Amino acid sequence: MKEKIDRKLEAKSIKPTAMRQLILEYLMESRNAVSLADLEDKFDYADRSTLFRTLKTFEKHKLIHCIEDGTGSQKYAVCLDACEVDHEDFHVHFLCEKCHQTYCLYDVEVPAIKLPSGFTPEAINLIVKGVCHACR
Amino acid sequence: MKEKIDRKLEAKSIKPTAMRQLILEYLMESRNAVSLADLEDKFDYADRSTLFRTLKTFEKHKLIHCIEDGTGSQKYAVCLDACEVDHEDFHVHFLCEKCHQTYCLYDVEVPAIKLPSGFTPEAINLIVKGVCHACR
DNA sequence: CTCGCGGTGCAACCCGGTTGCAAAGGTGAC
DNA sequence: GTCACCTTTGCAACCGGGTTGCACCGCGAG
Repeated sequence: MKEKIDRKLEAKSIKPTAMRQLILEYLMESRNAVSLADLEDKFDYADRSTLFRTLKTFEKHKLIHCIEDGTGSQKYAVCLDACEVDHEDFHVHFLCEKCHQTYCLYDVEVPAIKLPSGFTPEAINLIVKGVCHACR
Repeated sequence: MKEKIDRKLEAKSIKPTAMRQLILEYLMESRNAVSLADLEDKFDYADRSTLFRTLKTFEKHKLIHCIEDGTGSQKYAVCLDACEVDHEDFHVHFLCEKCHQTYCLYDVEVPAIKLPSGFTPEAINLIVKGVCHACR
């Protein structure tokens, strides 16, 4: 596990500090998207700005992607290994309205949308809200 | 115009105060979704909380609907007259990344999404980002 | 050993959203 | 008319998430 984490960091040319290893481990273990508040909760001894900047570093190096699920707080999830090339996360996200967890549904593709003329699409953000398997 | 505004307010049982008339007029005139900051900008003599509460009142009475376009700030647009019954705004929204305007594409319907088992959908939020006709 | 640089912690700030409370204004009862 | 009452409005403050400036620390290069 440790080696896997270091390998991932190294692959994206991120210096593997202790904090970064811990945060990446947590991100990889959690099956849902993680918010800054989640990290603060988990790593209460670490500073918020450190966690924040770590996330930003990971994001810049395309190790994780940011999800805007409409709750106002941004969440992050590790990118699939396959998504090295085109980073765009063209998958659907699911927000559970009970537990407020955000899931990456990697298998669900975003359908093509036909826009009125004049609108040039560049990205699509599709969030399905409802109840997840754990909450029903 | 004035009568139209009063009629709309009355139809939703909202007492027509001067502020509300002005705000509704502005909402109806603007072809894009409006943020609280937009209102503050336009009505600089009015208090932020008044604008905020007016929006909330309109929203509660289903005169306008709220749009989470992923920018973190919520925007509002008047509902179509037809949307009296089921208030859900099942249309696509377009966010221009240049002028940061949010458009309601009432004609573009949200396609059905097939979810993995266990996920029960209740609402769908679909935002297309790109460049609008005015910015190209 | 010393210098320099990147990472971390601390503190403060910003901004959008939200709320408590008091003043103002309109409306109905008398 | 006037008083009481309720709603709307304005003011101020708060909150939470995101963000930044700056100082400190540790480590590797020279």
